[in-house]
Amino acid sequence: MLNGTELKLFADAHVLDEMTDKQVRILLAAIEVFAEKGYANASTKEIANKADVAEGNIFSKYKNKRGLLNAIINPVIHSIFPAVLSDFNDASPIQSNYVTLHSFVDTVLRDRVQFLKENSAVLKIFVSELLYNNDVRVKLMQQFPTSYWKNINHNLNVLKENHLMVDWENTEILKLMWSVVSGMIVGYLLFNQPLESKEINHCIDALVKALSR
Amino acid sequence: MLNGTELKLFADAHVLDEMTDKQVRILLAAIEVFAEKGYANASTKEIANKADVAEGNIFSKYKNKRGLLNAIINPVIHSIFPAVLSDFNDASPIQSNYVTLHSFVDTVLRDRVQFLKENSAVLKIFVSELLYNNDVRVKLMQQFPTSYWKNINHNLNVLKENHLMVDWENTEILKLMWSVVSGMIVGYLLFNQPLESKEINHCIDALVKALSR
DNA sequence: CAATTGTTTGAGTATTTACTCACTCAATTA
DNA sequence: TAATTGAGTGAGTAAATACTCAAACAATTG
Repeated sequence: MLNGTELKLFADAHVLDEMTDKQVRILLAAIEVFAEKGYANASTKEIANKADVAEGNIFSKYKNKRGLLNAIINPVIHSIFPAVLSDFNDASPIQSNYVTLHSFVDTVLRDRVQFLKENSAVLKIFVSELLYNNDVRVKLMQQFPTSYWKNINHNLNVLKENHLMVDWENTEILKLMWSVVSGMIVGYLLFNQPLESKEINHCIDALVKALSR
Repeated sequence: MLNGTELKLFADAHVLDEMTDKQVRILLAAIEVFAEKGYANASTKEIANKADVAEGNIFSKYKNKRGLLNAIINPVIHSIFPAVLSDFNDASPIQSNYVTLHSFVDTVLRDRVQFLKENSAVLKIFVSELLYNNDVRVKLMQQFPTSYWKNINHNLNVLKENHLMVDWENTEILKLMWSVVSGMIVGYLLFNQPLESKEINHCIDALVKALSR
């Protein structure tokens, strides 16, 4: 049930460092149960059972049930915005000044579709929390500009200056791109619609046309 | 807190017929509390308090807490897909054969943005349920083709035949439109971003360009 | 081995919560 | 007025659940 690559997110965030076997199992079981029934309907007892661990062990690592949830959500907040955009900076083979609209859209879209597909369980937990937890929303908003804003801002501005792109606010452009990615992922995850490369290509073409000047 | 027009959805679905004052108050209070803290974290006691009603009264109208939830969600399932599309059928002043891509996108987008804005509380409850309740997803999928599929299918086919639109599957086209609407609504409802007509116009233009041939 | 440190256990507890049911009250009808 | 009906009440109950804590256990160190 749980996507195998899902652990990578936590390994990268060094969440697993100095964790015992049982503690890692608790984390994985929590992801699985939270994603299946939702945080509020998931009992710590069920998580402990699935992890093959005593219930009390959960609370020796985490202050409470919410602490366990935060351990799952925090890495998502810090990686939901694409790090791949650094590929467009000066050190990269693709020079930012010469980036085309198509290569920009193509890179970002594929990268995020891949990321969301690979982390679907934690994503579901995250989205659910986003709906009702204002703290998570605020944290996400704070993460947005610090993570990649300068870089992406620069790229968009260059494209606009070269008249290769519509003259919208950058936030509008990014929101449209996020919408398209989200739409595909929702269809895939919730409605079992296949995520074929044909559709991804269609969406990339659509976005390029939509954002072209 | 609760959008005043929200009741219209239930009046239209004749949910309120033969309901007493107190029962209507229960429904409204439930919408408010469910939307604020989520179904699982909402206690029937709090709903009863907010409705200024004895707790037991909830269970004389509804079999259980989930029955109350269903009474809220069902009307959404039956109205989430745009009824406005009947404006495009033969009886309408806008003849379906002469509809332009722009008028199509414009009408559908504005109508759904309006609908979602006006029903934001129930929408939130509905989306949350969509995440974890497969029954609701199935019901929604069943509703999709029966409600307006023929009509919209015809319109899209005509546009495609006249080479006014890309030759994608109709489901792809509609998914893209839904994605754009959803993105705007999410920004508006969760992140307090204003929903200015400038942005709506941008999105309409973007979609028209994206879907043009 | 002895001592120490940190991990794991799981029975026990306090609290919350959905739901019941015997009853009251108000309105309508005979 | 008396009888009937159905909405409304709210104290009470059984079950679920997050969290505690004292004890057991394992691993490492002196």
